[in-house]
Amino acid sequence: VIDRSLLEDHPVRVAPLLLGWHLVSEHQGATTSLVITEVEAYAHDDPASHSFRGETQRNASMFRQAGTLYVYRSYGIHWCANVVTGPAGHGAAVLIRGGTPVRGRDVMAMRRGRADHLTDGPGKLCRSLSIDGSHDGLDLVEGGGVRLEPGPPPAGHVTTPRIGITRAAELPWRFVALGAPPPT
DNA sequence: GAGCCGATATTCT
DNA sequence: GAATATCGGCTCC
Repeated sequence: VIDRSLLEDHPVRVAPLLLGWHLVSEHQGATTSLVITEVEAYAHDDPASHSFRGETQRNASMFRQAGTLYVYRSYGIHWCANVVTGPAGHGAAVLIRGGTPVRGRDVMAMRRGRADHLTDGPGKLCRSLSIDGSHDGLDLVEGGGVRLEPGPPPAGHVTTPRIGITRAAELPWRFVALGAPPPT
């Protein structure tokens, strides 16, 4: 469904392209999905990227082919999901930071233990979609338990510095869709 | 809503 | 031992 070559470009160009696409999860018979509204690019030569110092056990999937899902543990507690970009061996990815719930909102609320703030943060959306370390390395294009589907682009987007980083903090590599509903 | 803080796995110094 | 691509609970407003 998705042309993988779209993802083989530099993450700064792929990131805004992903706005409006759907991230779909099928887990234990329940389908949950969101429209991607907020992303950040992490390049291979980017001091803020996990891949900057080379391949490790944690970031190995970041060096696989474009369209691979890279899931890492953040602050020892949360899971965060990335779409690998660029040619295999490159080590670049786009972090999915936020979205709008589409399918399975009730399931998301059950998993989160609350009815609001389901997908407005990288750790929260992984919890809502039941994405964890067991999904690291799967292919989002072929479609396993988690897949990407194309969707109409937003009317526009804004670029800002990335959130929560200290190195290369000045780069405007965060992309937020216009018209996204408020994060309640 | 803003500000502080604790939880805690993995990497880095 | 310190830092980290976060979040929720708590205290204040």
